[in-house]
Amino acid sequence: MGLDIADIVAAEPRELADFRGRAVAIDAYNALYQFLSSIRQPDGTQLMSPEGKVTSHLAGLIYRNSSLLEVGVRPVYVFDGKPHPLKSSTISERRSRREAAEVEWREALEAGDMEKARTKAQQSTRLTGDMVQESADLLGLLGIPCIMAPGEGEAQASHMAARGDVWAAASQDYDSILFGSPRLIRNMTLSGRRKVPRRDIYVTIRPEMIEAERALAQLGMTREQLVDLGILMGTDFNEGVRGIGPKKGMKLVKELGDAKAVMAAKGYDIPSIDAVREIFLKPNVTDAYELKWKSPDVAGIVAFLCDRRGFSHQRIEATVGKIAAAKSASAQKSIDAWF
DNA sequence: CGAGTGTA
DNA sequence: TACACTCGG
Repeated sequence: MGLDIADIVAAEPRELADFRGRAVAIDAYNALYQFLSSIRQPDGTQLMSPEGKVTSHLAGLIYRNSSLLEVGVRPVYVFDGKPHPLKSSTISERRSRREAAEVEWREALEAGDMEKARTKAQQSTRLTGDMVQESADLLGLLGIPCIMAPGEGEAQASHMAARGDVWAAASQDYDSILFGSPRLIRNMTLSGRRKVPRRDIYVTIRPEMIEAERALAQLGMTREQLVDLGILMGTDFNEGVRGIGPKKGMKLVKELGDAKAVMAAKGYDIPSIDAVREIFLKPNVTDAYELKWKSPDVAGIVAFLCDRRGFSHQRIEATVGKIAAAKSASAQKSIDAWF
């Protein structure tokens, strides 16, 4: 999923506190998928309310945003709008992979292979319209602004960062750099050790930042050339050339100047190249949004999460209490009058 | 994923 | 205090 250029761009390690006072546009679908896929029991079952509704995304959102607000980060969530027609084959491929994974999940469970069951369960992760709606509802109760993008959420988040309305875009995918965000934050979470699946080792996950200008200078490429590299490697909107990865693709684009020259020289054919270039370089975005953070609606959060979804009163009250405490602390320190 | 707890 | 591990819904 998304462009994988981790091997060729350097990401700088950061701590969450480095982003204190910054507004950050978070790719909502990316975050929700991450919660839905990873907040699971060892056999792969998601957290659920007594009525059987999945709650993993809500658990992820409340705890993640509590730590963001506590350190003074101002999150904005940007949801995907209408997918581009060129994305349809990616979308149907993802659906069939999810369906296959769901079958393999059941099989692994029957075989008693819990490791495999969990992995397959994670690959079967689905994000429903209902989950999106209640995520937006919870963010509203937290006083966090939500924006509906006309097209790709990542494009809209990048546009807001490019305009300076937010300081950075946050996503696990690198596409924000292609969409023109000056900064990309990955792993926007408190640093912590996590067990790597299948292996008996732990790694420390910490936030990292990619600065577009620095990354492009380091690569010796323009943004247009990076978009062309993405197109050669394959994006959500085109298939890419077999055998072209970040290393070989970068070498060719730099030698020959752009993807069309590479295609001509090597006899590659990517019919949609002009349309895909336009998706990244002239993205479908809007300026019609308002960023306004409000105090959390404590009673509303408790009513929703505890009374309607079975969350523990004790946990939720403690979590929301931390947000309120951080709010008054930041007001005292005059970091910013953003509530 | 992130909070909380047990252990040294 | 530091970190491994379990539980949450």
